[in-house]
Amino acid sequence: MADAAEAIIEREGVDALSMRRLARELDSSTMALYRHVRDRDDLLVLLLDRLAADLPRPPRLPREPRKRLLALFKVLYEGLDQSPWVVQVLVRGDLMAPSVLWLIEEILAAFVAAGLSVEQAADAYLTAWRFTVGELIVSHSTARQSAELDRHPFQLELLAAVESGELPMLAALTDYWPKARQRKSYQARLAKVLDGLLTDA
Amino acid sequence: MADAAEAIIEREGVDALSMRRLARELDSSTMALYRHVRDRDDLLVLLLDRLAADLPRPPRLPREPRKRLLALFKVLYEGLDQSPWVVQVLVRGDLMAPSVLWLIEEILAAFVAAGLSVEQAADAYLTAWRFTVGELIVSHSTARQSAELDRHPFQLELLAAVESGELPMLAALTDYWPKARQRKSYQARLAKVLDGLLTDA
DNA sequence: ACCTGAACACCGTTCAAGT
DNA sequence: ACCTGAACACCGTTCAAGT
Repeated sequence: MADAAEAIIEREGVDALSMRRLARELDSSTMALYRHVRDRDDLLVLLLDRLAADLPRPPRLPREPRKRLLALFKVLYEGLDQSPWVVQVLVRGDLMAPSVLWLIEEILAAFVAAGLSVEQAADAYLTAWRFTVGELIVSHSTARQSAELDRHPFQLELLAAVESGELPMLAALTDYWPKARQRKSYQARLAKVLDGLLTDA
Repeated sequence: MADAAEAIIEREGVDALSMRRLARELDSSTMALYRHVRDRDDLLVLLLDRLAADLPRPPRLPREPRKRLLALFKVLYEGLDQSPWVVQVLVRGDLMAPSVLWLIEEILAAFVAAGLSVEQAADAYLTAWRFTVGELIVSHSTARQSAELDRHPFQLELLAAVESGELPMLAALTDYWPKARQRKSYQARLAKVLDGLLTDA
């Protein structure tokens, strides 16, 4: 079941995955699916878990805590970034499957190795995770917008039309802005966030 | 129209807002709505713009750049946090309405006042904004989960069941974890992020 | 125990037809 | 020009009935 569901999503996006459609694909009745999942949301969470289970465990990691954290979050970000639909699922529930516990453990340990207390490490993890979620959300929504170019390149129009009088900063950034938001520099931005989190360690 | 739409959302959530439903509420035909908006997504973006327009412009702000940034992001976060549905809309498009330009301008100016170049300020804004989006997403999804308590307190169960053998950090945090994720400390976490962003200023 | 089909109560959007 | 209603092609989920 999950394989078929994944195939539909991969080909046509999350919105195309419906109980009826999935059942058709499987030549089963729609209601038979409800033996395996509570409802559609449950199905989506199941798929997220599978994706999380496939996150590659890097064979060896940098020993230096900061570099180690960068590498670990890279696994998380890149694994989730590949499948645009995760974003829609993340909105309705946290990522917390048995299969990612090792990663969280590693991240916490690295924060502690960097000098934080266990509680500080937990807070730091939450902060960096939330930042990562934001990155995923925003990068996918801008990707989606460039895809449907007929619709709203509105935002960039808006910024381009800014008068330098009242909004000098935005006016100065008219050229830089589109570049900055397109650029995929999760890694670089995360580094800055980590700087803050490790500051008074 | 927008008022009626907002009322529906406020009372029954975004999912309850449909074109047909809104038309019924307005005693108009469903299709008449399509004179005002391109489609349902367009309607949602329109509502987000209105909410953004209502963000209060604080009469006076701290002069010190770091404190100023905290105050400005507070406006943003709290304004958006009040209406749980914004999250679903943010996923399908950035927040970039004419009515928030003043805020972005102020934030950029504050970063520059803190010693960043204009381009660095743009990057810093993007980082802090993405972090803020992540905070909004995660805090609402955990709120939603506590609401439907019958479903998945799964995640906490999962963590509580952790064996101290393989996952010592997670085991040590069993008690702290639920507290940490419930606690609404956007402000404190943002402060850490800003530390990182302002570091080599 | 497990599965089914019909039914309920909805959707967004197109488009020809009316005023 | 503006609005309408019917129609198309869907949804998730309940529940009584079948094997």
